[in-house]
Amino acid sequence: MNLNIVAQHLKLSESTVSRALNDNKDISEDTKALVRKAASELGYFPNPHARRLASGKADRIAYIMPRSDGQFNDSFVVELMAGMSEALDSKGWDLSVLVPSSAEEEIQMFQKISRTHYVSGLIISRTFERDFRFKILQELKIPFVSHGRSTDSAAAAWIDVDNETAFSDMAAHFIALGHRRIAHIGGHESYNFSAQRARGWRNGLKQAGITVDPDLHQKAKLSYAGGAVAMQNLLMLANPPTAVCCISDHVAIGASRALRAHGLVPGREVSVIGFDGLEIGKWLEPPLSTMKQPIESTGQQLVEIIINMVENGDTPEKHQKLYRATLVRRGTDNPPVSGWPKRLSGS
Amino acid sequence: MNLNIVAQHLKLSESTVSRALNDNKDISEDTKALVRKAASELGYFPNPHARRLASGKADRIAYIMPRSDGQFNDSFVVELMAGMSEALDSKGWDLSVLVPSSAEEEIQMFQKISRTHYVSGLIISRTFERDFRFKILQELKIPFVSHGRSTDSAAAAWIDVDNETAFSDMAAHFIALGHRRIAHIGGHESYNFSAQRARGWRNGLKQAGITVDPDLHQKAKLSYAGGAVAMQNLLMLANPPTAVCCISDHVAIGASRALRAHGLVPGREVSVIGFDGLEIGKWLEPPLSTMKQPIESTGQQLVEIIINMVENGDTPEKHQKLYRATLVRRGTDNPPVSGWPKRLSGS
DNA sequence: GTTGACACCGAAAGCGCTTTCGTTGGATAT
DNA sequence: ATATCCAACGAAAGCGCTTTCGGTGTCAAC
Repeated sequence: MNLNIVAQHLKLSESTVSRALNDNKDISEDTKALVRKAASELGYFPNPHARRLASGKADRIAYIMPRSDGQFNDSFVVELMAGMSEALDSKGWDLSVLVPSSAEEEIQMFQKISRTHYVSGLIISRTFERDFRFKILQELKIPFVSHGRSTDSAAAAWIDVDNETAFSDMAAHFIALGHRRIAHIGGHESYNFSAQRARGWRNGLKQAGITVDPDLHQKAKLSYAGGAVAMQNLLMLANPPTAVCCISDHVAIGASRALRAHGLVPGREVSVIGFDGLEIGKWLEPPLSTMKQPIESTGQQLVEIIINMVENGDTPEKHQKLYRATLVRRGTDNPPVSGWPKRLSGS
Repeated sequence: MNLNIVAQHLKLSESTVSRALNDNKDISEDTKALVRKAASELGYFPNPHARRLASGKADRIAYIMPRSDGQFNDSFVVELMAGMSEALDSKGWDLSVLVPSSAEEEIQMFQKISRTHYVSGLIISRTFERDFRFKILQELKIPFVSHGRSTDSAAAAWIDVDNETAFSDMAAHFIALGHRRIAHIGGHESYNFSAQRARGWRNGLKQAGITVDPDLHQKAKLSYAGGAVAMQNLLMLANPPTAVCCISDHVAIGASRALRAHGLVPGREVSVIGFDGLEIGKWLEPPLSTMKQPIESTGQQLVEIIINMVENGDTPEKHQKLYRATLVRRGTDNPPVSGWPKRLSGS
């Protein structure tokens, strides 16, 4: 079942049938209708490999999926991909996933893509503060959009949350509740979002005239365990915090567990706010307060951007979008209580 | 940069170069080495579309990704895909993801694949008790492997956990601890694993001579909220359970929250065991007991199976593998306490 | 010397599309 | 009447590979 058969069946040339199915303007509406009818009756689907070989277009985007290292929020990835797939389907494109196991392998993948043109565009995520990929992809002239910025992303297309504002908002919220000793559990600042969130927290304090105590800035692994360790460190301080801005909900959950281990309750002696707006937070005891970023449509937007760049030649700079995260108050952000902090170290 | 260029550069024919790169036995080792060297120096990658068009092989497998509806365990999916990708990369194959938004769309995808051969094999998951997909894929002669069984999977390839044994083990464990009123929060039994787990629970009770009380079998949505509602129902019973076998960790977490809402503590008045072995369970208060299924290598195994079927013509029946889940005792499985159950309804 | 077997390589025909270029016929302008 | 233009379609040349078929040269066997 190929073009030739359909053409013979209609007593038309392959060219005409091809054009009719591609909605070419050289074909009259009448024959277009005829062709489409015949094609669907015969159950004809064009062979994508032939089509791609002939046209030189790939009609495929690839998503560089971050390795599942327990460091990150995985449900986020699934939601993202579902959104992408949906948007791509409607265009007849398809989605490949690439899971590089190292930076070298990732670069090799890029080179292969650049040479073979077997994908038309790329979506990357988990950007680093200084991210070599931006330069490489630009040099290789591969159209791409990034979920997250970088210092090198000025000339690139990206979608991102305003991490800095989110965390200065978070700090301001704690201050408004009456807190003064406000800690931050962040991640390694090679990740760009990590650096941004730390900066936001710092600025939030400064704007209220609070000098930032470097002891209150913990750099943790972005996992439950990392959060627990960091909170443990904070509690061992001579003067522990009364509130903690956590870089992620996962970290906040680990931190909460460390509080419990000391007989403290999240949101009572020590207030905690996470980041991501994970569903699980609602079901904890007490429910976890968090900053929610709108991710529902992010996947769709990413593919729409990349398609526009590929098909219409949009410049990357045209597509830079910053989202604002919103505070979701649940149970772990409250005013400070009396009788705390008391010295725990040595206990 | 294509075969022709490489051939000219080496003063060889395209045929020879092609064969050399494909490790064909008609080519001497000397020239193979020469060709490979030249290819890598020139930075040559074969055009996959041309290759696939000419050979008729797709060298690609597609994974039908379940829609992210909050019903299921998403981190599982990511881990699965990472495993798949790794195993595929080593073979030079690639991975497409398909996210059908309805059963009709899924069937259309199958038909398109069958017609165009643009993927060589399929991986499906989330099987239903009676799963129409098995018959369709067999009729369309699409090689596929399923993550999960079905009543229709006798002649298919699959990997699955032994759900039935897992849940009879779970029930037996509760019985050994001294429990007699043991409930089950399951899911809709159109899902095969759901039916199997309910059956396992029932058998576990029967084997100990306990008659199963239909009131103790709750059918919930597979979400936090579903678990909470189901537990609420159980607590309203005239004679509530002292232990609950939950179909998933998510459901168990929701159920735990419902207990808290009544001032009860999971693992004290009412013991709870979940299923999946989710990392988050460790960080709850108290840590959630669960049955862990080995998923680390499942993704890799799935692709190895499908590749064997595609390349070596293995029969599907040859690849059917049942895993056993293992109990992970954390904090929510304990002997029954005195003073419970007491009547809550009306409170 | 002839035959066969074998190792190694080349010519050429596709795979199923897209796309350039050309052709046809009819409508319109001159 | 001729020239011009446009709408609608066909012929044919690729896209970059794989693979069939055949050809050459060498070596052992009879």
